[in-house]
Amino acid sequence: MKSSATGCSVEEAMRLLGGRWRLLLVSYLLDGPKRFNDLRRDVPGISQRMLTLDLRALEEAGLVLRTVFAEVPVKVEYQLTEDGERLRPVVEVMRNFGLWLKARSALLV
Amino acid sequence: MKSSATGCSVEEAMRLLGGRWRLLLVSYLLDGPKRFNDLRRDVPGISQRMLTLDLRALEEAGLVLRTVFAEVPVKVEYQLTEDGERLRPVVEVMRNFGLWLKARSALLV
DNA sequence: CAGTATCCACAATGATACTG
DNA sequence: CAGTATCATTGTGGATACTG
Repeated sequence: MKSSATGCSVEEAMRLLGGRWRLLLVSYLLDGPKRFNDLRRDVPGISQRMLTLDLRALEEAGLVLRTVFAEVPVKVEYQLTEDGERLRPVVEVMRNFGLWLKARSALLV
Repeated sequence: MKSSATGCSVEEAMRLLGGRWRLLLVSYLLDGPKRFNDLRRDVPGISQRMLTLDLRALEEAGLVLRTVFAEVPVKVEYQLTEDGERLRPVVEVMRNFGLWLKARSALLV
């Protein structure tokens, strides 16, 4: 995304979390540490490429910690940092709104 | 955006609100009805085109009401619907997270 | 005033194949 | 297992000009 024009905090937050998958990934990480392929299973439809890119972005933002275990085959774990835990209310409010959206559209069908 | 792959409510919500401007527009509409050019002023950097497109999307989702006043020159007001008011907690939690983000990055500079 | 229309740039995402 | 590399496609946003 482009850089922020207004400097508004809502805009800043959406720049970081606005993509299609990021908040969704975070929502699964709220349950605890996950491996790369765990997340692939949790989020069917995401490509390996996007999973990597978005995890890296969250890592760079200090919200996710990536741990590599020197085993064979290699094992990599992703977990929220203490900072990343701050996203819990964001995910919850977004989930609630999404649930309401779905419930509403179910009424219209 | 593509249609939802997981059907997850977080994903559904982000599909509707995920763009660069939508939640930002909603945050201004939380203050009360606004005219087209009011919103242009509130959100410097948005193009007329995107303002129109995003307002239409929010209108179609039933979150925003568009009212045209038959005056000369014509006056159009946008306001949140009762459903749109449900976004208040979403905006607030996102704003808080954005504020925290900015505060944190200020520490690092 | 509040838009449309047209054209364009680039960011985001995806598909597929390959690898330490 | 957990990625990279490459290429293609779509989506998002912008510039400019025009209009009822």
